[in-house]
Amino acid sequence: MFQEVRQNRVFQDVVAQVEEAILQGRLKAGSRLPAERELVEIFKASRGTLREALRVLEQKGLIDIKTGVKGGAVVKDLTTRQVSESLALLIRSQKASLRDLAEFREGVEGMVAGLAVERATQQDVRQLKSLLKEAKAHLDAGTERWDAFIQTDNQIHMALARMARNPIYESVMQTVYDNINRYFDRFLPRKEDILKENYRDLCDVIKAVEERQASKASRLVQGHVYKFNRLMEKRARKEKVLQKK
Amino acid sequence: MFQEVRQNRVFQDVVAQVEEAILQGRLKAGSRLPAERELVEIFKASRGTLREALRVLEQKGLIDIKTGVKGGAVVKDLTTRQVSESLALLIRSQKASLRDLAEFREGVEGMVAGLAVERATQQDVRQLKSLLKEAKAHLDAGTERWDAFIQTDNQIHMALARMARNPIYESVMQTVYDNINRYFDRFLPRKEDILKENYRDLCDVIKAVEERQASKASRLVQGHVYKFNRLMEKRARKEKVLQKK
DNA sequence: AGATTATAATGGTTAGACCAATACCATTGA
DNA sequence: TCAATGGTATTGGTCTAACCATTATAATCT
Repeated sequence: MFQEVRQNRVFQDVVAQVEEAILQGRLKAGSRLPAERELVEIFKASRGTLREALRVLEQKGLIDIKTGVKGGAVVKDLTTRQVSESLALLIRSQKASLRDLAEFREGVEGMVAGLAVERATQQDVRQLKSLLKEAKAHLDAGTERWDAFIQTDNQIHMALARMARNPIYESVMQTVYDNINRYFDRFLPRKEDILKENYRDLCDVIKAVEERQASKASRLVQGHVYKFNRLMEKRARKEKVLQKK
Repeated sequence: MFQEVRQNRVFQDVVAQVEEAILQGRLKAGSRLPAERELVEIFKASRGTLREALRVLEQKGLIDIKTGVKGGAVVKDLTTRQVSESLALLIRSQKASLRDLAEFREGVEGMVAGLAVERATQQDVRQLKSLLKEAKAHLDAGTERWDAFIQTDNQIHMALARMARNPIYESVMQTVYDNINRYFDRFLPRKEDILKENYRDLCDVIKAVEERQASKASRLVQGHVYKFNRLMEKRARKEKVLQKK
């Protein structure tokens, strides 16, 4: 029911005050905190203690710190990347496997696609088509632009996430991609027929979006993700990377 | 493509080394790090710098620090709660609304239920039934045990998440519940008919699990969550809590 | 004007001291 | 004998004061 009380450390009090100011909007993104030596006077704490507080705020992703003149702590815009670190820890500590991550991705992308269809504007659809065109150009340009193709593919997936108009889905998707890209690089076969199949899938998905067929889009994306997960898994198994623990 | 290099701060090097040791299992959960004054000698860094590193590790959820003799930094077991803080920031900074969170929950719980049906053991089903029984007891006991009922309800949802056998879903669900419970407390109507309806829904879901009807369970859970989200939203609107920004 | 150098502001680090909390042990007294 | 008390050593928490490293800007030189 209750939280253990342990607010007696000075630096925690500083963290709490700054955090509160940021979350309440009294400190806006982009604004600069006073220099450390000024904060010392403001908070009546030593510089060491102040710096411990700044470390925590930095780690929380609330501020960025730069050295030099005109440097200092700048309030960051709360982006999607904050969630990433913790998921990465789950995976790197082997509490979660590639298979777990892939399965999760399947579910989330399916939901995202459904929502995106319902909420995409005409401009969104235009953007998707433009990305698709870009992808095709990369694909046709041959081997050396395959990485660019894969990057565009990622952009399309993330664009769908944005069109779902839900920052949580967007944030979670970003997290998943941050963490799965490592595996993409290692295990995704770079073969022409596979990339072409990938491209065809994307065409189908975007067509479904354009025609506002939510459940179809959802199904297509889920299938698409499933297929590529299996591909990755097959290659991963060859290299004896751990699956389910 | 590449990460900006900025590994020049000493404390970051310390963090990296300790983190690596923990993730590789060289430092196991429960083991104690040397005292700060010993770490100073090991890393050849000043105590202040060392402490900044410890702050970061603490904030990452990798260690716990206690004062006093036999105190010090203890390596924590990597639990699911780490992801929570960052999502909480998203919500508290109003980048995400209750509606966003609720929608996300709908999707995730639907997926979780489907997976749980496929993977639940007989013992899992027994546990669900036992929890259901407990819930009924709370419900029949009258007003003063309604909070207990709601808690058991939560336990059932989290039990399903565990049965999905995917630590990422489990972790994400935990995060959602950590953050949505605040709203439960404020906006969930405490009326007998509503709680009874809640109970009936749970019965249906668990029946579907027992009968291995994955898509039915998924649909039921999604509908159940949707229904209660609408209830909460209605009450929240009354109190003029922000919806979509 | 353009290149170079000096300066000052700012974070990063160090060293050494003292305070605060706490586990453990020795003493004391019933 | 055993419980209560209080001392003591260990460990984190904080403070002070100084110096180093980086960098934007101003001053200087060619």
